[in-house]
Amino acid sequence: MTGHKDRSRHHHGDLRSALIDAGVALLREGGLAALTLRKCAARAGVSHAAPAHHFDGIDGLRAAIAAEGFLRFERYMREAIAQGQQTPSDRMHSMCHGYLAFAREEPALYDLIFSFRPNSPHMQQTDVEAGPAYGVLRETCAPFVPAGTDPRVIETQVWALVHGLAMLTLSGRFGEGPQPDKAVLGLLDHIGQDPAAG
Amino acid sequence: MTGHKDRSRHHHGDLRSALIDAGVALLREGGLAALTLRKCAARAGVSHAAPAHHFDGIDGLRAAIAAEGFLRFERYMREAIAQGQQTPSDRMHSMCHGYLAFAREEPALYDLIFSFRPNSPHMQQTDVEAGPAYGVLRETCAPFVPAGTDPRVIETQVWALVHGLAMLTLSGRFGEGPQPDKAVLGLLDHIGQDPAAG
DNA sequence: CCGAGATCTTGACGCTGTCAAGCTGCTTGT
DNA sequence: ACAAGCAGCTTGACAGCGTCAAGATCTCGG
Repeated sequence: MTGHKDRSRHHHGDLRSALIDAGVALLREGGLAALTLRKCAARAGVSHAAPAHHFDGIDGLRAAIAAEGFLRFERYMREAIAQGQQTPSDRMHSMCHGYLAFAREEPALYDLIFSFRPNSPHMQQTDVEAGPAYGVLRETCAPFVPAGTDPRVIETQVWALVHGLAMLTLSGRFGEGPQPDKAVLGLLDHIGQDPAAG
Repeated sequence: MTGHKDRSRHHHGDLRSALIDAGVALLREGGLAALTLRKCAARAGVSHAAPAHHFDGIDGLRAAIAAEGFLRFERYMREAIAQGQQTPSDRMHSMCHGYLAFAREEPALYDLIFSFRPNSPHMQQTDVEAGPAYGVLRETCAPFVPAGTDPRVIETQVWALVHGLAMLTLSGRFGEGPQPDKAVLGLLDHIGQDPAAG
């Protein structure tokens, strides 16, 4: 029985989740720079040093929030795919639109997810290829992989294109108006057509 | 005559450049987190508050270093293009390899350049489309823009693909071995072949 | 009922960015 | 030639940050 809601108690009950939620909220309100151990603690109603008992410092908290972000990221893409037609091409375009929707609606979380570098000791928690979001990519790309081609080549082409487009969109490249998603992603219709695999 | 080399003087002489150089060195040695106003000042041999008279706070320094990084970025791409064949397709692939070379050899500088968001008041200094590096992209893409298509669609396709590939490479996606640049960038051979412009 | 351990608090440390005030020495008008 | 003005830099202070050590408090097994 750990489900007591009484906040006047010494123990919080589910501080770890509360800290992650607070961190997500801070990210939304103030971007990457607003994500702070002390502010998360204050928002969760605990002392400034409490988070250290649940995460390995600020990098640990960031990794945990990124892991939560990856789950939401995957949800965006899966729901976008489910709502469209089920041909391989339609699924591919739906996935990309889910990808772009997440980047636009949760830009700070998106930033956090892709702000990790390989040498980070917390990288394992957010290891890209092991994450759930990567499974969506792999499944969606599978019908487009020519025989004898490394699937990672196709996956990388799709991922690179949509990730680059998301980044350019977030940088304000196209202003506030309608985005040229369709035109840019039209290149995906040529995927897997060339024996350029090396 | 401002070119006095005597560092025992009260005035530094060219502190602004010295601070930018110090910042680039700090980035190389310790990544984004190592770039600090006070460490730049110490490395340039001045007091901790001296940089404030040349840059508008830490964000101003970061923007100035990013501007310097853009110049080096452009140089990488122009030299790569110059060293290859001069057909439009060869120029395109050479530019991409120059792009990837910069991202791999100057990862921290590359991170800094693309860490800006549109609402930043210092974004003007690093405005993407106004920067010199964008001219290279525009020139190289021009031969591939079909009549009636917005050049930005083609430019965005190329940029997104190579930027996404660079990001995935830096994230350690392909390990330490040879990178699948050629296979991934093979998609560029299909650029501008479709009336998918919207 | 009581001790062990998990959970959280308190207090301190050094580092960071930023600001206000003052000092220094170049530059320029006369 | 000289003094005023001013740009460049220093000094000192402040709050916020991450982190650590030590202690208080709560929960739970025996």
